Amino acid sequence: MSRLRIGELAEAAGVRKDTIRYYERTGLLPAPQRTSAGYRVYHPADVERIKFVRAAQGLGYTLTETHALLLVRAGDALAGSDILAVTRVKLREALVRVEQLKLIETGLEQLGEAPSHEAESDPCPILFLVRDGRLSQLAADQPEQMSVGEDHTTCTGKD
Amino acid sequence: MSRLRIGELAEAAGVRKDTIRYYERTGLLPAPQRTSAGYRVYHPADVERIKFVRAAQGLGYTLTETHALLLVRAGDALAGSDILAVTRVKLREALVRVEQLKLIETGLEQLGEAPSHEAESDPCPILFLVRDGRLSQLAADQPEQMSVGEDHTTCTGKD
DNA sequence: GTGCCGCTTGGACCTAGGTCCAGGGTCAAG
DNA sequence: CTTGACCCTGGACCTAGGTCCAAGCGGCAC
Repeated sequence: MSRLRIGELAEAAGVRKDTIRYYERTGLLPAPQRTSAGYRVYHPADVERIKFVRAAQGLGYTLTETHALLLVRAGDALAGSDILAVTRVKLREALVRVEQLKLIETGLEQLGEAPSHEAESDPCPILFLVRDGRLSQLAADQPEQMSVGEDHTTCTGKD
Repeated sequence: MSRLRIGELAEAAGVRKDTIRYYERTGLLPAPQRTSAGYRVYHPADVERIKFVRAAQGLGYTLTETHALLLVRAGDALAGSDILAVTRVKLREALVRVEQLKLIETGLEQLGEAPSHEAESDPCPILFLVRDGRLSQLAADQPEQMSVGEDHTTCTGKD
C-alpha cells in the first residue's frame, strides 16, 4: 500500500492541505514521517482518520473532544468514560434539538396554510414558542472541561 | 407595562449588554427608542425576542437565519418558505446526528464492557464507523445563501 | 455638588476552526 | 538546466459571534 504526500491525502480526504497541517499543529493528527527533503508522508489509514474528524465536527464535537475520541482504544475504559459522558450529553441535546426543530417546522407550516386571520391572535407566531417555554436555551457550553490525556498512545490505525 | 433600559433587558434575557448592542448592529434587534439622553429604551416583549434568538442559536440557526425567523409573520408565506426549507434541512441533519451519536455511544459503551480482546480485530473501534460509511460528513455549510429581505416589516411583538 | 452607577460610542480583542500568502526548497520531465 | 508542480515554514488574515475597554455624559442619593 503506497504512502501519500500531503496533497494526495488532502485530495483523498476532501480537505485542504492547510487543514491537515492545522490538525497536525493542534495535535489532532500525529506528526507524520518525513522524507529526507522534509516532505510529510502519510499512511492511507490517515484518510479515514481525517474523514472521522470531519464527521465528528459535523456531530458537534470540538477538536479537543474529537481528539479524545481518537485516543480511545479497545479496553481503554478510562479514556472512554469522559468522552462517553460528553457523547451522551450531545445525544440528549440532539434529541431536544429534533423536537424543537419540529415545533418550528410546524409553526412555519401553519403560517403558510393559515388564512392569516387564524393566527392573528399572536403577533409573531414563532415567538409564542419561547413564551410558552417550549423552546429552551439548550446550553451550548460544555459543562465540564475535558482533559485530553497526552500520555495515552494515540490511535493511528497504523501497525 | 414599564420600559427597560439595556441593563435591565440584559438581566431579564440572560445576556450581556454588549450582546444586545451587537444584535442591534447586525440588525437582529430593531434599533430601540432612545431617551433624550440617548439611552436605549426597550419594551418588555424584547425579552422574549432575545430569548428566542438564543434558542435559535442553540438549534444551529445562524444569526442571519434567526433574523429570517423573526421576520416571519402570520400569513407571510413568502418569507416563511425560505426559512422553512432551511428548517427542514436542519431537522434532517438533526435526525442524522441523533443516529450517528447513537452509533458512537454504542461503540464507546462496548469498549468499556469488552474484555479488550473481543475488539482487538479493529485497531481503533471508532474509526470503523467511518470505514463502513456509517458516519457521514453531514455538510455543515448552508447549501443556498439565504437572502433576508430588508423590505419585510420586522416582527417586534410591539403594538 | 459630589459620588457612584449606568449609559453612550468606537474600536480593539477573543476563540474556534481554518485559509492564504510570501519566500524558498525538491524533483521529474523535456 | 530550466520549467512547473509539488512541498516547506512562519505568520497574517478570515468569519461568526461575541466581549472588553476607555473616555465621557446622565441622573439620582446624600
